[in-house]
Amino acid sequence: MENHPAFSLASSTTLGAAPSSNMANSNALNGVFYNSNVPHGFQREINFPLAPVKDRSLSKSVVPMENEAKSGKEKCAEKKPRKPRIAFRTRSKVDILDDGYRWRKYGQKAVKNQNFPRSYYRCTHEGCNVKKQVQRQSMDEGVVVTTYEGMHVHPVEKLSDNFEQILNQMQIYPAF
DNA sequence: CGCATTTGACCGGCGC
DNA sequence: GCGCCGGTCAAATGCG
Repeated sequence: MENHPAFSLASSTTLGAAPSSNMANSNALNGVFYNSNVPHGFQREINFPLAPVKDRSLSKSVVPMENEAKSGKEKCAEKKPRKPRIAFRTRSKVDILDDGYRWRKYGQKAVKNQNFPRSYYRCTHEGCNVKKQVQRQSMDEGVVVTTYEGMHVHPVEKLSDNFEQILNQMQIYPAF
């Protein structure tokens, strides 16, 4: 784990903050996902209609990207590798989806709109600041929404199944 | 003994 | 200016 030189560092380095507007988006997306319904009775389904390229300014200070993005005026042009967010819905009996990486749960919060709490996971690999959020649908206990943030900078420790392949693709998609 | 998980509190931003 | 919401961290506990 990273020591604590200053949580400000971790805060700004890892992730500025989660815009509330995104939350609303998530909700809407969730609705879309749900509307999609499940045509086939497959065990797992992956969807990632989320915008792959999001102009998210990751400056030392968190700025409301909503207004900036809308206005189209950006003053920061530093090295900010964007913050890709991949959300995909999976149909699983359990919340813990082992994708081959080691995750450490660092928090859990209950969402107001839902009756189920959301779990926050982080990759335990050193230097790998990949984060993952797992949330269960209140209407469908079998639907688990997983949101990945960042990209792994290390190989998979364990090869579970082809699911890993999909994850691998997911990494490449936002990477470009 | 070491590590992962758990729970509560705190922080920061945004909205009203 | 205050309140609310979501996110993160930190310390303690449990389990392997």
